Amino acid sequence: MSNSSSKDIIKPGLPRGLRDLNNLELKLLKNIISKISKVYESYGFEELSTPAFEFSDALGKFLPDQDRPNAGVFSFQDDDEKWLSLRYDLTAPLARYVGENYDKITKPYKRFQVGSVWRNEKPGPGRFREFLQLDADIVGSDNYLADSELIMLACDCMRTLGLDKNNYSIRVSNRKLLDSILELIANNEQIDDARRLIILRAIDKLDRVGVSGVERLLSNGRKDESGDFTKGAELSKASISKILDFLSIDNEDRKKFISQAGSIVNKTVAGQEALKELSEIDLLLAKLDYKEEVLFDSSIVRGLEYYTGTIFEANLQFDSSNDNKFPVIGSIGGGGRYDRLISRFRKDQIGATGFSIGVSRLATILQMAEFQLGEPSNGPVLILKMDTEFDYSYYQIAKELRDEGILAEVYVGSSGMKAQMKYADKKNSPVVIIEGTDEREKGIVTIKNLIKGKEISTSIDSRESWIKNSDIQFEVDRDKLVSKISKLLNSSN
RNA sequence: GCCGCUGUAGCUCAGCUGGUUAGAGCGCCUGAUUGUGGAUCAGGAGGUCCCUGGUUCGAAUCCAGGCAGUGGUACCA
Repeated sequence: MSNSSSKDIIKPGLPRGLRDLNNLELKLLKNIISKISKVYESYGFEELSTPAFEFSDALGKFLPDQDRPNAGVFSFQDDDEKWLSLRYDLTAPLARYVGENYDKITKPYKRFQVGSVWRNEKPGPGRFREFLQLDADIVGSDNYLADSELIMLACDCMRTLGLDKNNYSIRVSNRKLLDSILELIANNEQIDDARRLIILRAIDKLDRVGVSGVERLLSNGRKDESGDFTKGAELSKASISKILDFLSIDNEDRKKFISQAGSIVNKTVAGQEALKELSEIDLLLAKLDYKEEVLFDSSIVRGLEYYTGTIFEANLQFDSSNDNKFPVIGSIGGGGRYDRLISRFRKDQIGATGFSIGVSRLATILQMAEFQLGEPSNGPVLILKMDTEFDYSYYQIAKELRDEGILAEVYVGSSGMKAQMKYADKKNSPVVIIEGTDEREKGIVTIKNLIKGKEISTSIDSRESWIKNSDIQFEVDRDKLVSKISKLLNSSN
């Protein structure tokens, strides 16, 4: 508690992309997590928790960027010099867990997990270096049911948050469709890994840069609005038009999508498989009332490295009536089939498919859209501290209220009554209880209804009439206090 | 990583063709109201003008370099 000279004072602050979460923000996150977890559980997913960091080689490295091999993941060395990394998603730890416990697990294994993950990247709007993910994965099923189930699950998660079909969409594609297109192009020109990445990334950017932007990325390159230049794939005109044809497939209607895509990719085995899988999903979903919110979309690419079949992502859209400065934020969740990931730990191939919701990003978007997830809750009832010799009496009141399940606190500061009222106001207390000398002599307490007071405050001009308003402030016998308060709180809800 | 913009009070920002004591609104604190949240009125606290160096008699203001934030882009397992 000594006074330090100004040189000793540390400037408080956090590294970029990290943040504190206050009571309100945590409430929102917890609310989202509990609602979605319930949906996951209702589908028979079992919860798993794994550590925040593991051996780097177990987490694997799927970062294709050769220029900066250390970017992306936070890593450090153990005392035996083994490299450890903070997890960057929940799927890699799952693969390790399954590889380690394969014989004990009931297959197909349906697991859900919630936890923070860390990525060492430049943060942006809705994008942090520490954020929450909420994953559901199915390991040990290689048929379309598992993929379809995750798509239905994604829809149900959006529905349970109160979002409707106009607010969200699930866009589905299949890695084999893209493989097929690349195969078709490879007839005309050499497609190596580097070129393949550039092409896939260009396709992925359709919604951001538009058709002409994709065209530029496939040919010479594109300059963005800040003047920065991205090198293109330098494909031939014929190849580019083939890709653009593929991207112009009708994605408003799943049946149309399948027939139009068929005419492009039918000549390849991969294409035929993709169409079969998409058709199966379509048939099942259509029968179960998952219709216009689930779309097939040829521009969906997802992560570049490990997906092998069905891929999908969840997007939110809100009327931008409240503004024009709504920054572009990517999808709030996504997933797909990754049949090869677990084979890093085992010799046999195990089918797996998963879905991940970016809870932090979802919460950010809901906040920006001013979307309400249920009623805002009240703070605790405040018992004012009037006379020190009766402190015990205030705690008796608090205890009686808590025993009834009512949130209650005694003011623990040293300020006067006015400051205490302000405190109650700021903590969103519904009610204040005053037991001063006057009240105690009469065996009563004064109750002040802050919610009602707030409603009336705009229309009232004199301080006197505000305080004396009997709706806002009234007396009640001390022994009827608890029942009165609980009646008051129930009626205000 | 690349390109742009910004950095002045707790917050939002004004001031910037260099000139003495750096401002506003909101918020915060105190009082009018000795026991009452709002409104009103009157007071008050709060600043290394991001940092370092340069130009100058003189820099919040001009220049250079850093750092931080932000937007776009790249990457995003």
